[in-house]
Amino acid sequence: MNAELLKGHLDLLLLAIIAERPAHGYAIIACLRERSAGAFDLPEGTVYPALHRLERAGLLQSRWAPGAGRSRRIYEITALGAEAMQERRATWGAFARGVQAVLGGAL
Amino acid sequence: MNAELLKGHLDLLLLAIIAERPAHGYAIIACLRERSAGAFDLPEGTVYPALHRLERAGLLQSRWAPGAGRSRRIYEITALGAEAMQERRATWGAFARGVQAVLGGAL
DNA sequence: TCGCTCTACCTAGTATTGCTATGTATGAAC
DNA sequence: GTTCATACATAGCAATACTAGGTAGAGCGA
Repeated sequence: MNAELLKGHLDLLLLAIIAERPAHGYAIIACLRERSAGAFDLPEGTVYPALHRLERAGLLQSRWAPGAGRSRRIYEITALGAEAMQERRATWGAFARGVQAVLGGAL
Repeated sequence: MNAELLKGHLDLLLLAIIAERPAHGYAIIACLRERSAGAFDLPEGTVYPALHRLERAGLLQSRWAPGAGRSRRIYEITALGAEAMQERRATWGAFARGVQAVLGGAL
């Protein structure tokens, strides 16, 4: 999967996963890989900065939790984040319909 | 429509439109706006550089044609471009399915 | 014990790419 | 003769995903 394709859409994916259930970064990466059947196999350098960005924006909040090995940072969605996710879902729908409309016309 | 969403997907849209029928930049912009029902109302500073990039990459070729007013630069797709378009269509499909799979799991 | 692997986190720097702003040019309309 | 629509172009900006590298704990096999 090309690098640029994801731009602007990553936030929605992260918000959607975390909205369903609070999770830590590594688990989110695994979840994305599994759900997309390998299509989204994102490097850590992509996901961690994005999570930090979303937290700074107030869409997520995090807490540290001790784990079996190293401590984990658990992210959960905020009220603001839930709102933003709904907006981004709608935007994704409009975007995908737009692309289909352009491609469909070119069949 | 947010700026970043389009990243990486613009090439496919341009290739698809030009593959259907050779066209000049301004007409492509109008076509995108119409087909997407206003969702893709792209500024010229987005489209022209993208067309130049695609031509440099050998996916498009252009010729100047005199028009009613100012001369137009007509782009058409190359064999390489047609191949690239098929690939990018498939990639778009995989991407869209991937997003749906992630979002669907979070319903 | 040493190295390897898996989990788990982090960040500096890079590259790509779409957008803003601005400029040029033609012709029609008012 | 100014404005508008058509039509092209580019320099600089901003956003963001990725590369590459680092830290750290725990288990496993030679």
